[in-house]
Amino acid sequence: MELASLTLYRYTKFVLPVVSMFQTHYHSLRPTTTAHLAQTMTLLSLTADELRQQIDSELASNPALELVDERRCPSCQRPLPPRGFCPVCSSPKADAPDEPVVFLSPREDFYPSGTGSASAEDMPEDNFSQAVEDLPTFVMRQIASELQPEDRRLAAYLLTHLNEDGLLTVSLVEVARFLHLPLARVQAVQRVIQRAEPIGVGSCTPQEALLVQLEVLSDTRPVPALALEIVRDGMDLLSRRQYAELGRLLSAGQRHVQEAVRFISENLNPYPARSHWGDVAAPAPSGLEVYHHPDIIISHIKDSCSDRLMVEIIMPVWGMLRVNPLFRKVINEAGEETKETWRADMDRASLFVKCLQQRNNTMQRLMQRVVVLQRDFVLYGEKQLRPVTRVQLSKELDVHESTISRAVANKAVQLPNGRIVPLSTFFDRNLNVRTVLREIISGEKRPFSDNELVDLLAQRGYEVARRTVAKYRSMEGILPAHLRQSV
DNA sequence: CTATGGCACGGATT
DNA sequence: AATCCGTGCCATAG
Repeated sequence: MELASLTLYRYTKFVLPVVSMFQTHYHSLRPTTTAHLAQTMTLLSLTADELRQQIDSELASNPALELVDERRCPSCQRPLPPRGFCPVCSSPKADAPDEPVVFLSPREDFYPSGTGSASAEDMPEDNFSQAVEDLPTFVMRQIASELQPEDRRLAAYLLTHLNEDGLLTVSLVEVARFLHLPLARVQAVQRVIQRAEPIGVGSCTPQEALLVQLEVLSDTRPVPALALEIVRDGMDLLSRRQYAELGRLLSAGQRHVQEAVRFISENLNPYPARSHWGDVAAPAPSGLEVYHHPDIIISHIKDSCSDRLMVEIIMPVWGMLRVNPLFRKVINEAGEETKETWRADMDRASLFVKCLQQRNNTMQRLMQRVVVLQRDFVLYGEKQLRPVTRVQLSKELDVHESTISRAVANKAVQLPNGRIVPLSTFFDRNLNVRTVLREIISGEKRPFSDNELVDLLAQRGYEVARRTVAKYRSMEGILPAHLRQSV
């Protein structure tokens, strides 16, 4: 299957460490407490994607481990609904109206499952997977019906070569040559892809993505003609925010340029796959700061007028893992030889289950506390972020600080507004100051120098040095005052 | 002379 | 122990 190559790519990334870890584990037959601790730590630091790999290899390599198609509430043992939380244990507690409901949410569609039926049609049609399925699948599902069957292969090929921003990593010419198809056909399919949500996905460059978005947008509402010209002819000036230059190039007045730029940054997105829009000048350090799948989803409880939050910790499997009870029975009937290895398998299985539970427990407690502390941030945005350190939290939860660090690292959270941010954002000590800084600058009448910005920030209660303002500015990709135009 | 970025130091965080 | 962060000092550009 075409999508399998994407999967394969991800697998290769983790296969090595996983394998070597198992070998070390195999030799320490007796699971001491340190082994327990070590594996819990390892599991804790894994993202949902990686956890899936880990579980898959455990299941494959250990016959004593079994995945049952049934879920029970860990605290009251009642059966759980296929998706969702325990209605008894997790229901709103009267004494804590602000506390979120935290629970594990299973996901079977994380990857196209083993046998590889990855076609878009048999993805389950529910709202949950809408929000969390990966980008290629999401796009494929929209366009499958518009394409000739023989073009779907081509589309799938293109979709597996998107980067984190939703742009193509291969040139159309290469694709045509590789698949032995006429270039025109590749272009036609690309055109279909670009028109799917997120609009502009599958373009080769940010510029192309913007052009497509402009075109689509112009069907439904008027688009400033100047915006089109800016994107088409003045892209590099635009990304450097050299608006004066732009005006000269297109012989247009400053006012019109401002207007068009404003339109562009409000309505277009040069990186279609990014969940946040605007901010044309973001230098896009092409890092790992953009995630496809969140590991945690925070949302409002649906159909509820209360403002309680729901926190889902993604478990990339259905059902639950346990030691196969049959295995226990048969073990005594086995010969001396096999008995030994089976015993080892069983120990490993129960250790794994225990570690997994502990991991999930820690994640739940962590998120519970974090969402309470950063409730305003979750609901009202970055300005409301409170400076919280991991150390502080580790004391509250009574775990070692490194536990928190591992749990926080490399995880992505989807906020109620749809944005996906790293979990470490919740521990960002100066994001709120940077947000205020951004606000001041975007609302400025005349470019403020860094020194003036120091005063303005101080007025709002943020005491920082001049040098620090400069740092924040560059972090936000904002040019120095003399290169900035008033907006 | 002013505004800003590079470098490096010390303290906090991980 | 390693890394991150805020800051001061200094060189450079305009």
